[in-house]
Amino acid sequence: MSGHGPVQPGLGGGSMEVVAVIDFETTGLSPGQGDRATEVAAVILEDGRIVDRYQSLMNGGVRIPSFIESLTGISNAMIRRAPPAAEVMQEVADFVGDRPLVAHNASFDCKFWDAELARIERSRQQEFVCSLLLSRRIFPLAPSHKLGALVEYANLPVAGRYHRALADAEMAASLLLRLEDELRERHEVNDVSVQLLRRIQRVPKAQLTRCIARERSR
DNA sequence: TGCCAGGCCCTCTTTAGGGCCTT
Repeated sequence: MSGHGPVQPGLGGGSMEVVAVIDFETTGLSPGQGDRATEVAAVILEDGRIVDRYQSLMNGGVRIPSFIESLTGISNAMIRRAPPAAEVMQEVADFVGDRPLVAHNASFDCKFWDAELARIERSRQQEFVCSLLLSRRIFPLAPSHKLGALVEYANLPVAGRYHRALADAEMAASLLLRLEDELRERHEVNDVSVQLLRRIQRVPKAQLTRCIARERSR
């Protein structure tokens, strides 16, 4: 299945430049070990709202291990009927365009994004923002920084079944909006830009307050 | 035969080890 859905009300209170929040389901953890994407989703965040969405299963011709079938609910039979991975990656890359990308544990999604794009002889132009790294800094007291645990901790809506691409992308989008709200309210940062988020996710935890203070004095 | 990711982050650290997080 692929397609664009209706506009939904957002959760955030402010605005940032437009970003695309993405999520992959895959056959395993490493494209370098032969793992392939089985599903991808992207949602466009604009003015604190999800304004567009893309989701598709994708057939990379690799068998899904049974424990991952159980984890995601995506079966080998579903993938056999899915469009080719190359076709889906062309669509999703066109869908997100050159917008900055956001993912929960972005190092994982970035690996698969780059590997699947390389197979269709395309390359990523934009940077990733990582909601996991941001959460570790902005919600240091959360008992866990798994996406599901953060959704519960921040009292965010559960968008659907965990470990399905669109639900996870929507929940990561909600989480990003909540993190932006925290920066505005708790640290009195008026302009939460992608550039600021990338600085925060890289700064050592102990220097977060100093980093934000510098940002506010700009 | 046996093994198989990798970046981040903390601490009993930095000449290292191990947990977290993604599927």
